[in-house]
Amino acid sequence: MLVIHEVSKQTGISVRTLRYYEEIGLLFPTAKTEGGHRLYGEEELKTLQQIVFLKTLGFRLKEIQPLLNESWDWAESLDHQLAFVQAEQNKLKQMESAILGLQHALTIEGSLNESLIQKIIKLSTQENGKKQAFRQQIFSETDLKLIQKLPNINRNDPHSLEWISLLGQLRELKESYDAESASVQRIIKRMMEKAAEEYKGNESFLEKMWDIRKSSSQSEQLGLYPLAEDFLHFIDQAFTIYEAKNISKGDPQQ
Amino acid sequence: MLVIHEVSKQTGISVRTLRYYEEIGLLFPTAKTEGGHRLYGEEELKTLQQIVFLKTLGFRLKEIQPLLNESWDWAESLDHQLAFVQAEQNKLKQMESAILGLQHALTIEGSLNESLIQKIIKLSTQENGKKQAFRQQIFSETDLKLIQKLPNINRNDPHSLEWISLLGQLRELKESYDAESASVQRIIKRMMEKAAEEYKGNESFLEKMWDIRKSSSQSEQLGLYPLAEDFLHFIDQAFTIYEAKNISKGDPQQ
DNA sequence: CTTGAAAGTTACGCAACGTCATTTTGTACA
DNA sequence: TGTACAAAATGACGTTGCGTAACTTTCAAG
Repeated sequence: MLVIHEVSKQTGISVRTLRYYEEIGLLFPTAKTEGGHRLYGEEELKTLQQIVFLKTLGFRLKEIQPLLNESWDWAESLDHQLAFVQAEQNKLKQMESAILGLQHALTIEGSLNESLIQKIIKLSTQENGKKQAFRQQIFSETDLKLIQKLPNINRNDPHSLEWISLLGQLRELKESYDAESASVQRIIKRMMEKAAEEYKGNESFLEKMWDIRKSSSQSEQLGLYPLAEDFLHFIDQAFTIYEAKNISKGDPQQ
Repeated sequence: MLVIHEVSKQTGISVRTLRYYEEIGLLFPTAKTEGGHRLYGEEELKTLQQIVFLKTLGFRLKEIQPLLNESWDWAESLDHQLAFVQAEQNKLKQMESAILGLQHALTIEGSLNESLIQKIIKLSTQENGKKQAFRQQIFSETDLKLIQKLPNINRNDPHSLEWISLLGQLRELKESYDAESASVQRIIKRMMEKAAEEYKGNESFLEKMWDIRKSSSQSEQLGLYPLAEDFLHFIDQAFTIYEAKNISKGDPQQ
């Protein structure tokens, strides 16, 4: 027979919790002294372990109560609990990607003003149905697969991260440099290389995407992160300059 | 100016919630009528949207309060929240695998008695340190990789599932049939085929594992699901019979 | 001016304890 | 046997984000 403090030390369960479990009828002490001190036996310790274990499965105390009872439909409880836990995981995944989205938007924009938050809210509350319809209307099946691999502000994969950081750097440079400056052109070069690598053999898809990118209304329908008009213009300008130089260098005969 | 019911309809937020947000100082109505009825303007609707959005990121109301304030360290809040959300996901993943473990134990054993629960508790509360030490002591590096791919009661992959279901069927058959019966031998055959497929070229590893399996103390140290001694004996017997038949058939000259 | 709908204000309930504050009990030692 | 001190007991409030009564007051239409 152990006194409550001993049980607490052995199991790591707080004294308060043990008293609470008695209060809600989940675990009664084996006996009490005349003065009312609780005493716990071996059997109760086992039950306590079961309770703790079932809590690690995410069951609530009220659900644990019947489970302790011999002869209960464990199968159903477990199915139910599994479904619950998986649903919670999905919620958390959504939260995670939304947080990543905000963080990356912050990287791209440099600071977070109110209108940006409104933009993100709009993005995230957009119904999926509409996006789907728009996609299927504009793109071929092979294109649809490529869309899945586009860099996405809600993700954390290396490709997305690099695009995001490149955009962030461009936005910084735009403050002090022109589109033809060496710093800007270095970023553009990296972007071109990256695009060429990732979409080798799908150049037409790339062009189509860039056209959509430049139209903010179309971008919105696709659910792309909304870049400011002037920023897009800046990038387009820089691209044009880059290509002009590149053609004259790479193809000097013409 | 919208009256509270209108706001509720437009946003989906309950009237109670709007009043609660005022109560905790999160969102005040733009104005009130003489009689005390709340009136909300455009600005407040936007703020409300922000609140709702931030809730979808998993922030608590008290954390949202400062975020609504212009000029706040969003970056830190987001980092913190992301870490929190990821930690929660890990907890849920652990719950999920523990639940799967119980479900599969149920499949193998047919019913869940008290001692089984105790076994599972023991399994799940085993410290990882000890397992690691035991593994490294017994197995080579290449073996250690193979161990990761062993069927595991806490997982849900097709291989684990088939092994579990085969064991469950064997346990059922054991009630009414002998080790040499055709039904039992069919299961054993499937097990042999499966093992041969999955561990082709690693037969020595397979044998080592089966030896460990047959010793309940060693199995325990490795963290394998504890099968009853007599059940293991039954399986071993069935294996022996299978192999005897197989050798005489497959190699008739000897 | 009446009336019915909608708004308002308390206030309790939930989950699982943590954290005081205050009172008793148990036990070791003089 | 008295005392003192640790440990136990009880009671009650706090936490989070509302849902849900119960009861009263305001508003707008007729």
